[in-house]
Amino acid sequence: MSLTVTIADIAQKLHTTPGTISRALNNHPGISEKTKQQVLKVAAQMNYRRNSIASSLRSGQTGIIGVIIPSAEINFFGSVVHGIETMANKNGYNVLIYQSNESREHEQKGIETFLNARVDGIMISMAKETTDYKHFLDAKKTKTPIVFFDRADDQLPIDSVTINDYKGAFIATTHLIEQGYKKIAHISGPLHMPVFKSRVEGYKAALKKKGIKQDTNLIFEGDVSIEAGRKAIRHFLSGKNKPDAIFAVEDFTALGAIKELKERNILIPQQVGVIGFANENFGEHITPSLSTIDQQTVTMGKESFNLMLNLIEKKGSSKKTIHRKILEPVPVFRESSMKKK
Amino acid sequence: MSLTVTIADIAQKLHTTPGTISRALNNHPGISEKTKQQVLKVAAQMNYRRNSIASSLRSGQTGIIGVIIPSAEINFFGSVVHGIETMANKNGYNVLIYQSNESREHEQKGIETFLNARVDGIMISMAKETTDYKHFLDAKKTKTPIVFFDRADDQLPIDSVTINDYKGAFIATTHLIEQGYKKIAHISGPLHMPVFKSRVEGYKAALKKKGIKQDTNLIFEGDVSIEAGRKAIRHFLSGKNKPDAIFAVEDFTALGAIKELKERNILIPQQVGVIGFANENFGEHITPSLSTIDQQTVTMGKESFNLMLNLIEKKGSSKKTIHRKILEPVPVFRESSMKKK
DNA sequence: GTGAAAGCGCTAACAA
DNA sequence: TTGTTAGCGCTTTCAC
Repeated sequence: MSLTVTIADIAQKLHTTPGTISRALNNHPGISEKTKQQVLKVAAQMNYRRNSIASSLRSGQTGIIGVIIPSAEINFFGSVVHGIETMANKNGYNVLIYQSNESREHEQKGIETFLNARVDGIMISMAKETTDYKHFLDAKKTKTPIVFFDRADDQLPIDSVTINDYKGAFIATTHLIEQGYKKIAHISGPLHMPVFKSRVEGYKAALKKKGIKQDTNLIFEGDVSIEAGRKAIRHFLSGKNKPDAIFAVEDFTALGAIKELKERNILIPQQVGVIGFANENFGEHITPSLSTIDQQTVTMGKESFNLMLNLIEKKGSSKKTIHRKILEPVPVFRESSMKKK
Repeated sequence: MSLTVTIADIAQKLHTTPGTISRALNNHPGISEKTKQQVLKVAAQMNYRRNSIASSLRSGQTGIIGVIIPSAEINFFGSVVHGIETMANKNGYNVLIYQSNESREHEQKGIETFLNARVDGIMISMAKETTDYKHFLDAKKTKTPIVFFDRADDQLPIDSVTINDYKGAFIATTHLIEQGYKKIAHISGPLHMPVFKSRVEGYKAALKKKGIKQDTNLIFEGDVSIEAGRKAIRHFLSGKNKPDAIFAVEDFTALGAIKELKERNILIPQQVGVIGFANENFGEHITPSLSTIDQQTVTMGKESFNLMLNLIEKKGSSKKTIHRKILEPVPVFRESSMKKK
């Protein structure tokens, strides 16, 4: 006796054919209500479980959207995936997640896995390590719909949803200036990534607009980590021109900066103001609570899935417009940057 | 012209047959090095991509391990998955993640998705909402290997890796007592979950051992959240017997307690000591830093994958021993519970 | 409304 | 070492 029940087994039991069973199970038009109910009942009785592998092979569709994120340990991505899942489930898709662990190699492996599994679409947020885009372009050649979110690159001919990083950085920097800080430093991320590059530019633009001279010694390129924040502070404090405020490229970096400052008994926000980017969960729980820029994670997830759905529906058509949705950054000012009360 | 290249296409080009191509591509014994190299070359040239759906349908194996976690927004689970992935990749498996969002319904959906996709094994950490186990038992009937991690239940005839929650709670409570606290309260989780039940028991046992009378008013059943921690504090402070120390069932609950205490200007650890459980990332960054019990996440991931591998290899054999690996909790004492210096 | 039959792309048992 | 053939479980076109 075989372990798994197939539609053939059900057909046999009901003295009919696999075709009929398939139709009944899939709600096809042109099947009598009576047979349908009967099939459904027997299927349940026999503990039938559709083999979606066989089904996919035949139909060419899997109903699965593959999502590649750098790390499940960063709340930000978990939250975006949440948004994706909400929309996906509403539209009858299942979401599977693959972690790249910020490595270009794993990222490629994830893409291969998903392509080989013939998922209906792939959504990606780039790994930090990724500097060339061959694997993305190869994937695109398969005509599998692809959408980037958050960490994308306009150079790629691929749809994306990001937030306006330039504007977010501009807002953050302007806020620090308006709080009365004079010497604003920036701890950046790897500048080969467009996300982080836009943030430096927003920072510079804000300084310029407010007539503050830019000092290249006040820009430190880190790797987006707690340790990078610490290193940057040590670097700044050893220089001649010491900053009185820090705009960090994201919250973990800001956290590192805060820790290093606290260990040196430098008061935040009285002596040095700090603002981050991303609105990670921990920000509101640390002391002082962290000012930051919120990236509308759930909206980002939903919007990017919408783009995906469009691509899936338009698949095969010759429309080639690239869609780039850009969300507005939302400032979240907390204690760490509030010099004025 | 078809979009996807199949082994038949390669065979045609090389004037040979699909069988040969398959053998070459899969490193089968008994194929000449020459043809193999040739096939590999042409396959690359033609941009061939194995259809793992077809391959799985035929071979009955997918090379995929499905992992169901309550939430990707809790670092703890991300970290365990990390451990799982490390071992899985080493053994040629790919890991896909499904979030249950703490809902029994989603959990079941995840299991169905994975079963229908015919994954080679499923690893689960139970959702908070789950109170009946029918979906687990149904899954087990399919003979698909299943392993639980962290949130498991000994009542289930299914392999698991957990930590010794009883002992962890015992250590935490004893630590508070030894720090000089006299009235130790416990904020528990939903008591239908064995994990949390064991922790209450460990708490009670520690009190008993130290000759401290247990007060049921000092046990508050929460739902494992920041808000639960806050509620518990409000509850305790409104009672007659006010605690001078809190053992929280996990770190988010402890965080809620700390926030509520701080808002009332109650000093931690001087007036009230606090210890959590899980060693979430944020714990070392808050003020005061949070004492907690580490659950050896990465080891947990690795060990649970090892159990999975055993099950996969023994599949079909009649061995029916249930393996339950229990890891040792590791105390991490930080500021929040250190009354004595 | 249902049956018959072909085939999705691959693997594996059996021949040669 | 390679070719031949059957079939994994399902969907779908074409008959009736």
